[in-house]
Amino acid sequence: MNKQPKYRQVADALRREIDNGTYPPGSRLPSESELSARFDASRNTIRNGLNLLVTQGLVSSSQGLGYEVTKHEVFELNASRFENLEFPQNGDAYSTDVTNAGRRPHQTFRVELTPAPAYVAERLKVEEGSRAVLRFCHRFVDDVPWSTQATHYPEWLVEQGPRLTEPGDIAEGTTRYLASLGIEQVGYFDEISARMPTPEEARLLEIGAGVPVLLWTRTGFSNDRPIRCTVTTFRGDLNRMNYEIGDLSARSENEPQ
Amino acid sequence: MNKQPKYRQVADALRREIDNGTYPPGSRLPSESELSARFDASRNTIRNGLNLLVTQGLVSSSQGLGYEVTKHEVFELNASRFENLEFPQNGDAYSTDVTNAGRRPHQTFRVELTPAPAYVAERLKVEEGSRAVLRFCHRFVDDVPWSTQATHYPEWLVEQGPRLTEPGDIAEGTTRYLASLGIEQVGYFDEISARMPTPEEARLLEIGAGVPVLLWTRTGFSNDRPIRCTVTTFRGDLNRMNYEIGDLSARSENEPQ
DNA sequence: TGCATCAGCTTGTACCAACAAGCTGAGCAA
DNA sequence: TTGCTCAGCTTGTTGGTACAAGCTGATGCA
Repeated sequence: MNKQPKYRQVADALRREIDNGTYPPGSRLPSESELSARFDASRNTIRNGLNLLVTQGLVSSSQGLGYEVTKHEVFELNASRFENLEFPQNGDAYSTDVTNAGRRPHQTFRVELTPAPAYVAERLKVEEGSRAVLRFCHRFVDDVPWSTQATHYPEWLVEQGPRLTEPGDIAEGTTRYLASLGIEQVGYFDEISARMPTPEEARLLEIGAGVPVLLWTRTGFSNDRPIRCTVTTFRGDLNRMNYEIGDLSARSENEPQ
Repeated sequence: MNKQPKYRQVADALRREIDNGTYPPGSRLPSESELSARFDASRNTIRNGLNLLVTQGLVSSSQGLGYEVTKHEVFELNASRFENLEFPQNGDAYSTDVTNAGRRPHQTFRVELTPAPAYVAERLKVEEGSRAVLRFCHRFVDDVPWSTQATHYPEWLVEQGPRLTEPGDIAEGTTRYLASLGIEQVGYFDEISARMPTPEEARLLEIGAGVPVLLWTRTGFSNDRPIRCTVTTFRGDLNRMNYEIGDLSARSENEPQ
């Protein structure tokens, strides 16, 4: 009958109770010692079971406090609207979206000249290790880390648009700035994948165990070649990316709210 | 100096050695007892460290065999090309893509009439729990589970397209079938998110610890209302979704291969 | 030769013990 | 009242032990 190992039974029982509302999001689970008594198992076995739930992102633990059922509030990102001249990118769409949602945006910004990593060089069609401008952005919503965004521009582009290396923000947006120089972004290629965060990503995004990152790579093209490559990392549990394709007039009709 | 707990030092050291090629993808790590000797730590501590790497998706373990460095082979999905009348969906694009990649596609298929889940009902603009046709697809590549796809059609649509409830495949594709009835899909709305798999998903996709799922929801619209909602789950480590937006003629120029 | 068995490796499960470290509220002191 | 300390809760870390269970290659029998 009871072929499942005990720590798995513990995890399954707790998961059911989380699902059926016995422990709603934000509430605390019983302590390890209480669970130990309830399931007649050692503390180690209980910890094994709880650890399963943690790595699945259902609960989080903190020393001294206990285990808490996680609650997410998903943030919507409209990826197909981001980039055109009406709505230039580079923080504008982000700040607007966040403010409209009644949240407070905040970002730190950094510019450097670095060798292009292989992944980026491939997409920009330049030599691996050749120089590129990196504009790096670390974004927060209500002071919670939200995403990191690293945009690389190939070196040949800098000769035409020297302001790309300026340390500050480009007020009108980089897309619009480049367009004013006759370099227009006429299309882009998006790649989306998911994986567990590297320690570096976990640090920047303050991600605990059991939360994957969404990786979004956007390569922008002018008429004749790639002009930038943006790699954005999001907390997977707090973000959802949206694409609108074709005629969606039926979607907004009678939309509640 | 050495503030990091020992099990973390073990994980970090092994991660570095994986990154720098000491243990390339597919190779085996030393056994727990060997590592125990090397790091002068108990087996429990070593297991704690290894468990970190497992939940981060860097290595996988199996009883009797040991720990193996994972290797992924990413599969590209062109999401913006999937759905139009030239390339109808429902397995066609999947089979074509997989065959073109020199792999062997295989899928199981199921049709049922069920109450629409809340998530789907919201998108189809029907009452939660009202009946809907579910066409469910479990897809494999070279006999490895690849994705599950659940498409819901609202009940009112079935009255116009009764073949939707047929248990078998619809040869010409559902999109084309519906178009032949005058119900044309003129646009769609995509939502993409990532999270850790539920036990059910882990079972269907044979996902081990440390691998997230990519969730792809596509809602298709006719001129006046939503006509279907497709939820696809992928192994996050084996798939990458692509979107092409705008003019990308520059992308394919001089493309190798 | 061919096949079954088993020793000896591996990880998995389960228990015990002890102390470190973080948090909270009670209670005392200024 | 305000602020500090500390007892007593929580989880985190590390050590130990024992046996179960899966895999592989060597051994030896038919």
